[in-house]
Amino acid sequence: MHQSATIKDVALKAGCGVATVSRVLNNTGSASPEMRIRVAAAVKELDFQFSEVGRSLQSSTTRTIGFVVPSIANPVYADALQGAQEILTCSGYQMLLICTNYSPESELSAIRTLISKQVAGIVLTVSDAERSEGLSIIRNRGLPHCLLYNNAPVSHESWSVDDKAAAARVAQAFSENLHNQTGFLALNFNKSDRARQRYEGYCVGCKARGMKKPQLLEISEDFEDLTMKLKLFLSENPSITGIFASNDFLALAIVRSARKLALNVPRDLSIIGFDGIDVGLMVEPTLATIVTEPKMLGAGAGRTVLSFINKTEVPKPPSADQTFNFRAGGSLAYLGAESSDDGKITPFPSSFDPTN
Amino acid sequence: MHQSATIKDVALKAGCGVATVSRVLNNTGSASPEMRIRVAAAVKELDFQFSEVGRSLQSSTTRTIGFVVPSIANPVYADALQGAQEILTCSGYQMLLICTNYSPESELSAIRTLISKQVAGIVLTVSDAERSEGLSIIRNRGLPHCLLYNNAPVSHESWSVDDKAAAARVAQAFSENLHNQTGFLALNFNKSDRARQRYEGYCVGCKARGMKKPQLLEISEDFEDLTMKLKLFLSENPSITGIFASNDFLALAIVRSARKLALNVPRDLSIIGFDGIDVGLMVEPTLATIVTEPKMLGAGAGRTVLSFINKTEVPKPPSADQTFNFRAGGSLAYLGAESSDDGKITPFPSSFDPTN
DNA sequence: CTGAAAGCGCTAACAG
DNA sequence: CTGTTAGCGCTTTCAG
Repeated sequence: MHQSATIKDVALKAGCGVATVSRVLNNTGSASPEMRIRVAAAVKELDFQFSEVGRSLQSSTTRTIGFVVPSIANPVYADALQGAQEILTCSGYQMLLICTNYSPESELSAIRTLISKQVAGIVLTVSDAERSEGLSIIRNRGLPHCLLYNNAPVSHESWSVDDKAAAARVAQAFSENLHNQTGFLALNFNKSDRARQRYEGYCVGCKARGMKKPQLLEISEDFEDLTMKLKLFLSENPSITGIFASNDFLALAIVRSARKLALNVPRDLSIIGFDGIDVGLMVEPTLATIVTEPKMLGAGAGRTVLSFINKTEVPKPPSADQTFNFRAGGSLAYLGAESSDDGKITPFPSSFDPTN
Repeated sequence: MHQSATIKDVALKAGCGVATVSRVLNNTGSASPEMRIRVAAAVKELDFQFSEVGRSLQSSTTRTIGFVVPSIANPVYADALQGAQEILTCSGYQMLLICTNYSPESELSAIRTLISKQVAGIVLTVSDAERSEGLSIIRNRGLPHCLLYNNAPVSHESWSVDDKAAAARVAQAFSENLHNQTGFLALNFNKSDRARQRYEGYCVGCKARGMKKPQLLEISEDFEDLTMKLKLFLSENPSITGIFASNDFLALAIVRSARKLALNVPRDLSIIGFDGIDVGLMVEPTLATIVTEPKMLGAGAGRTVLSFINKTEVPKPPSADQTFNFRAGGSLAYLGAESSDDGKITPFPSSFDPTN
């Protein structure tokens, strides 16, 4: 129930000035062995610890890195944060975390809050990197920062998946399996430039391979009526044979919806996801998807910010084509075989299992 | 690239004292309308924001709540944090997050760090609530705090699953399906009192129902050789018909291992998990498990700490038997039918789907 | 209604 | 080698 001891208390108990205590404890400047002992004793007796607040005020910096992500319930961000966390901990930094819940408005206030708390740097995922007001504030202040899962505009560091290229790779996969007309499923399309970039890259990829322009199937906040939406969507676009979902959760959800509509995945409808979460390997059929490495990206973004702070060499993010991998899976069917077949033929071994 | 404006700058520009600026901006004490206007103008012009560090030093508190959890990659904690996050945000608090990576040693240093940063309160999951040194420090300081996923010793608030009762419920489920000899699978058994409590409750439950004492199958850090371990385990305990995994990830992993050993789940081996993560419903067969509500628990713990801080009424955690639910699933077989049967009979509708 | 000044815990000159 | 002191940004008496 007692208040924390301050440096003054220590000085008093050790019978010296506060400067001496500071010098001894920080190992800055010299002190007699005897003094050191007395200070150490006083510290032990009082269970003294520096107040980081006092320190921060004086040094006008904190050992805290701010993080702004849409949601921590999404394993992609959770894993990225875990990766960053490990890096920070090693360097003695802590993580101040704010979630925006995919609301662009709260982005700005989150950033303002972090700035007022004097974070030493910021790692952030924004809704629209091109015109994020928060991002310009950060840049104007010269605050060390790094984007995460945003393809960076000039003069911003970023650790991210090359969404366009990855989406084009999905188009390639569909094309190689002779799909011609496909759909693109997105949640909160307008609130995520990831989704928009994936759509854009996918359209380009489809065009390049002579496929039809993909139809957009957009759903809102909750998955509520996904099954109904899918039904409507397929009846409006009867020639669709596959759907590219902009993340694995959506992909799994759409698989379930397809089942409810008595559609066989992949025979009646092929699905490809994005992210590569582990679960995709546990479901049946396994999910064809783009595999990314959230933990590595989070760690990279963390290291980048730290390197800005410490003025050490800035780590290089992986080159664009190294940020993702296509993983084959049972949810993607090859349309070359006759439909009298069981429809489960895939051009890749669906038993492929990287975790083993 | 410019430094933040301070209250002094504002006072200077507004042509008044700093006290006036403080009074106007905080709406504490009176000020003439004209003064208010001048201050407002200066604030806008300078894009002024209070430094929380200065404020914290003076008020010796922060609008920050510290969180200590084992890992953020585990969706149980990620969801709990998401729940807490939403509560904090509403009240204008931020989350300072530290992960211990299941290392009891880093628990203490995490808590020390949070204290030195003057957090207003702490939500934490510790390795052993009965003898956590960090926890006693927190209590001695009278720091507002709440345990999460730890069954609380006296004089600590806690939002947690009643692990013992839930584990006993699992014993009941096995018993009702005529299983007699089962195993208990745990990861890092010695580092988690959750796992230990579940084991204890499970043993009690089994005994109460006349089942044999469950055998312990313990694995280390990585899942590496789970399949080998399982093989050995089953050959040493040939009469085992079911395994209770102390969390759903382990349950899914053990299902896969069983498959690799050419065992049919649930016919040759039934599995029950713990946590109730969504994925359990997406796999085939669906996972029988204990369903918990991580988000609710996290939000509750957050609300509890806030209520301590604000000296408002402390929210009551759900009563012990309300903290979990058993969910039937295809991974649990009824052993009453002849083995000539397909073995897929379950006493509960496995199509049960709470998300729908 | 307003401003000057003290002080929160700490570090860094600067004297001694 | 050591102590005194100013000052980081803010709030809060206390006078005026």
